[in-house]
Amino acid sequence: MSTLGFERHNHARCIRSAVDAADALCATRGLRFTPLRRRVLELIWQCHRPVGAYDLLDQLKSERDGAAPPTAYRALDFLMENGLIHRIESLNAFVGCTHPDAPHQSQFLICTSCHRVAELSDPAIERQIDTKASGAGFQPERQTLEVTGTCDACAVTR
Amino acid sequence: MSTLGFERHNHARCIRSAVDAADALCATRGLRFTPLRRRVLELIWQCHRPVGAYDLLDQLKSERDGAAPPTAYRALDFLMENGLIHRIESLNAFVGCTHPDAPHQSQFLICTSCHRVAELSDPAIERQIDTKASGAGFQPERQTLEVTGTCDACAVTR
DNA sequence: TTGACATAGGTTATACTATAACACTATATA
DNA sequence: TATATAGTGTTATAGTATAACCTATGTCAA
Ligand SMILES: [Zn+2]
Ligand SMILES: [Zn+2]
Ligand SMILES: [Zn+2]
Ligand SMILES: [Zn+2]
Repeated sequence: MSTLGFERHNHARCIRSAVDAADALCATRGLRFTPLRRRVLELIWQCHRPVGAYDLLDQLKSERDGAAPPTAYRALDFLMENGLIHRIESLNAFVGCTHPDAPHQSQFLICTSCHRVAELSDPAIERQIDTKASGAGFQPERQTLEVTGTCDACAVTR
Repeated sequence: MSTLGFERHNHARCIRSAVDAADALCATRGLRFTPLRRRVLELIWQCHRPVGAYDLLDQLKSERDGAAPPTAYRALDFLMENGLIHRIESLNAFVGCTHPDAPHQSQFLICTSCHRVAELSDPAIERQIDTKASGAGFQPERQTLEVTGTCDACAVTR
């Protein structure tokens, strides 16, 4: 079995289901899932690697006139605020959320060899961190957990 | 009791003990704790808030001629490589390590109100994350855990 | 229907963060 | 002292993010 589980998967379906889920979610919440926001989400889902804002912007520039940094960042802000993507802090890059329906903290395994990223979402870890913080008199709001290392596919190849 | 424990503490002693510890550590490991590196560590310890590289650089510029970004970044790199400071990824800023002797992962509570930061270093959390990652076939190397929220001092004040 | 308001996006400029590359100096050690 | 290595000076540039102001579009009440 593979960590990140990217071998042999139908990635076109991957993208489509992410966008469909976003569509449904925005409809439910009364959010405007505009063509730009939809397109940015699609671009982020092109692969399971984090995408930099300026990589994204290069794509956008080739598709629409006058795309500039705010074009990308505003869409990214919208997608993040609504839990459709996550920001990988240690990489200054963005990745699609695999389960935007349920609220959860940011937990990632990041392979330093192939640069692919897997989202964890382990509620037990989330709770333990929360408990620890509260026990220290701190009111936790947001958790960011990023683990770098080697995914099993890359470990085998070595 | 206060989360971050910053009320009524002798901060001058705080700085001195951090620098002394670094001195000892470098001596033990045969590292060159140069005047620049020492000064940068002192500047980072001026407060318990993360310090940006360019804030640091502004200080350095006022103290030595020709200080430029590499002046700051090289010292920061040295201090990070040797566990004397940590980088707070979500803030692009740096903070002194409270126990550079023992190897450990990066775990922080970050108050969004007063911007002070407390280092956790909870081995149980470290282990749980490690176990989870390994269980997924991933070989973890580095963990970054950043929890934002409100420290108790700020919670009271509200 | 229309006007007032709010949201989204266009456009230009700028701020903030980090590294590349090469020259020169200090230190270690043989 | 000769040699190698590590540290720093210096200049330039790359990469990331936001401010500010304007225009277009959608929403909704009068
Ligand atoms: Zn997610
Ligand atoms: Zn990999
Ligand atoms: Zn530490
Ligand atoms: Zn606080």
